Formats: sequence, C-alpha cells, structure tokens
Amino acid sequence: MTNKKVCVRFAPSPTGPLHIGGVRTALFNYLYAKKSGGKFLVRIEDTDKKREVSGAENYIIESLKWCGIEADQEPRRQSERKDIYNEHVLLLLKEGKAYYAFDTEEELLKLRENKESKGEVFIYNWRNRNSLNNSLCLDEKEVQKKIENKEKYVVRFRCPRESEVKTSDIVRGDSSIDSSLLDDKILVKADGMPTYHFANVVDDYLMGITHVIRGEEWLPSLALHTLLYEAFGWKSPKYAHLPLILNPNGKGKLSKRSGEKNGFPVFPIRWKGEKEVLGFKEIGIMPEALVNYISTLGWAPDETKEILSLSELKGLFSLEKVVSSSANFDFEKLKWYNHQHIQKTQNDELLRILQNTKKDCNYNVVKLKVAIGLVKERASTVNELWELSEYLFAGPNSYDEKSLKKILKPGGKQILETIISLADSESEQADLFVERVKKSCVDKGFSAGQIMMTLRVVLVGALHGIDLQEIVSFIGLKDASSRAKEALSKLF
RNA sequence: GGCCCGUUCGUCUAUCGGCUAGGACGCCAGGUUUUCAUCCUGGUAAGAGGGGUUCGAUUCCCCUACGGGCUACCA
Repeated sequence: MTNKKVCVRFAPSPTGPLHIGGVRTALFNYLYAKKSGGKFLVRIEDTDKKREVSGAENYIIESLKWCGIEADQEPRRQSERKDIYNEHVLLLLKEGKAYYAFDTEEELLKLRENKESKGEVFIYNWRNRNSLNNSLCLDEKEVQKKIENKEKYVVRFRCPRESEVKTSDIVRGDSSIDSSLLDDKILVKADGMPTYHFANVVDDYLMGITHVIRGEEWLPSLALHTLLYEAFGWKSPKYAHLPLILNPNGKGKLSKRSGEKNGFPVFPIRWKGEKEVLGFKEIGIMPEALVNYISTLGWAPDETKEILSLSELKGLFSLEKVVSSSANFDFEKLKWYNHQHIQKTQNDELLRILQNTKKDCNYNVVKLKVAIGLVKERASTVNELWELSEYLFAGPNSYDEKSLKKILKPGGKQILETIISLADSESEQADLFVERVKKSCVDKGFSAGQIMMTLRVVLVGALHGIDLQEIVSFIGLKDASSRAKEALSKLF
C-alpha cells in the first residue's frame, strides 16, 4: 500500500481573534505537514454568519504569518462552497441516511426542558424521531407540501440504532461508543447553511485531508464524524485530538479573562475589537519564542534541547509523541524562552523588531543598535531592550530613595566635583574614565564602594544597570559631566 | 444530570514492566558582578487513593476521587 501524501488543515472559525490554543493547533498541523513533506491548508469555517466578526479572518491569517506559519494554498472559505454541501446532503437524503425535520427550536427546547425536569435526557434519535415532526413519520405528500410552502426545515443525519461505533485516534488510541447515545445531528440548518460537522467532513474528504489534527473539544463528535464518513462510503482520515491549554491554575480553558488577571495576552498580535487588546507581539515576545514555548505544551522532542527554532521543530515534530493530558499555560516560562531567543538573535534584527513595535522610537539607530547589544543579556522581552537602555540616552530625571541615601553621604559632594573636573578635563579619555575617577577619589580617602555608587547614581539615578565604564564610553565625557552637574545642582 | 477524556516535582515534560524516577521553568542557597540583572555551581520538589495482574508495577486492568471537555439550527 502506498501512503497518500500527507495533507492537513487548520480550520478556524472567524468569530473573533485567534487565541493561543488555536495557534498551537495550527502549529502542530503545520509542523506535521512539514515533517512529512506534506501540505498544510487553512480553511475558514464561516458557516455561521450570525457569529462572524469582521476582521477576524484577516486577523487569523496575519497572526499565523507573524508566527511563521504559512499555508501552502490560499485559504478556502466554506461559505463559498454551499452548492457542494447541498449536492452531498442530497446524496444522503436519497439513500435515507438523512431526513427533513420541521420541528422548531422552541418545540425542541420545550421537549428538552420537559425531559430534564424528570431527570431524563432528550436525545433526538430513533427513540423518539418517529413521534416528531419530520419526513420519517410524515406522509411523503405532506413533506413535499411543507417544502413547497417554504416551511422552515433542517436536514438531520439518521443516526444508526444501537450500533457500536469504533473510533481511532493517534493520541488516545482506539475507542468505541454506542450510537444510541448520539443524536440525529443537524447537517443543514434552516438558513440552508451546513453545520460544522457536515461541512467539515465533506471538505476534509474533498480536499484530501489525510490527518485531522484538532483540539480535544472535538473528541465527543468523533463518533458522529466517523459515522458520516461511513454513510458516504468514504475512508476516514486519521485523527489526532490535541490536549487543551488551560489557565495557569488549571481551571478551565485558557481565557482572555485569565490572561488579563495574570498580566499576559492570549492573542498573538493586537486585536482591535470593541476594546483594543494587545498581543504577544506588542509586549515584546518574539514569534519564534512563542512557537518554541507552545510546542512544549503537549509535546516534547526526543532530545533534551529546549531552545528550538521553527525549522528545527519541523525536523523533530512527531504526532505520536503528543501527550493526552492538558497543559497549564505558564507565562514565566514563555518569558524564559523569549530571553533565550533574544540572546540568539542578531542586534540589527532586534533593532528591526523594536522599531516595528515601538513606532515612536526616534533615537539614533546606530547608537540604539549598540545600546541593544549592551543590554540584551538582561532583557526577557524586546520591549525591555528599550526600557533597559533608557539611561543610555538621557540622564536621570529623578533619583530613587536608595540612591539618595548613597549619594548624600559625607563626601558625596566632593566626589561629584572630582567627577566633573575629570570629565571636563581635555586630556581625559572616556574609556579610562571610571578607573581615573576611582583612583583620584581613593587618593582623597574615599572608599571604592562609595565612589562607584555615587558615580552610578549620577549616571543612572538608581542602583542598577550595566557596567559603569560601558555607560561612560557610550554616553561620552560631555554627557557624563552634565549629568554630574545636574546632580550637584539638584541635590546639594 | 448524561456522555467522553485526563491524572509523574508548584508548572511543562522524560520514562514505552526492572527507578537511586531524568531534564527544563520557578523557588532557595552560594559564587561572579564594588550595583542590579545576566551567568555559573549546588539544593528543594512528583507517580491522586484503593484494589488486582506479575518475580517485579509510575508503566497493564478495575473502582473511587479530583480535574477538564462536550451536551445548540456555535464552531
């Protein structure tokens, strides 16, 4: 038997911004396709026009692109394939594997509530379909008449009675379920659009999808989908249901709310909905870091190497190694991955990313690039490259409490004056400045600690930051002098 | 409520019947940095519980508990 070339798809619904769980599903599909030399498609499942959100489709494509996930074909849209679904539903109707149903939503709701109040469950299937309002129990002429009179109807799948449905999943293995537990799912809605289940199966078959890789939330409908393939006489694709990504505390699917509460985004890039929400991009997470991190949610490579690029992941990924238990999202770990990826990235690339996120950045680019090199090892987000190099471009406009304590010690003024006079001296060289200040002040009887602290406070305004000599070499003696003069006039 | 899925350090995971249960994040301690961070070294910490099967179970089976998902003319 020759294996068909692998073809997978990511099938989002454009009902809002793509969240991190969706990105992970897309990523695993993409990685699997690339690993197997197959194709990766994107299919927009826009069969519910009521829930469609404008801009969502474009957002999804842009987000994937930012992550480095690109489809091998232009995205397809289900709303444009209505005729195809109609053709296929006729096939089932003709063979008696589907039927027309005229029950209204209100009627069904009532039936459900009624059953529930008695502690029972209402299932629309062989148990009661003959007493309901559908073409299985109505007279053929009556059905014709109803349809001709434009009475609203849906098409339901005629789910087989008491048969064992065998399902198979790469992640979870084989399983089986009694079809009596399933209901006669709606295939075509009253507005003539197919439901997810129907369009999904028809499209996957027609598009030659070999592996359906999707979230675990679809596991309960696997039996239905399997039955649908059987009804058409088609061979089922292979399935892999990915474990869910949960909130950091493990309570529920990862949500926007939980992200807000814990101070992290759940979307790749900025989403301009009713309220604008930032994405990982805007807070300075690099796409490769995000991809690297989410690849570890539900999967681990054979080798114990943590930092992996997208192309390395393409080589290592394997569906068989996907785990079946859900994972809690951990923003701290994402930041660690980001830190690692920042270290691996060239300074001019970091500069480019920074300029892209920080549009208001008007520093000299040559200097900014040098600054990035000086502070990058301390940064865990791209935005921090900017924040951490603040004092390299402007003197302190305030001094924090701890700094004041250090600088206002006896002798602080004298040290300041020494700094100024040395900085203003024409024979002074910037790259030896800190050593000279130290020597000169030590000669006057000050401790090395006090001298260095004072100089740091003068230059930074706080007790942190990169090496003092590196700061002076970067800003120059003129700037150092004026920062010292500023401190002298403000503090003494 | 019904159905389905899951359960290894706080978190992500390795282990495919032989385990002194490995790695990573986090945390803690020490070193480096006359600052802070980075970095380095070390440490802390786990098989949900109960039954089987087996010479031997984290690994296989069952039950319970807990967690999650689904239960729409949403996807």
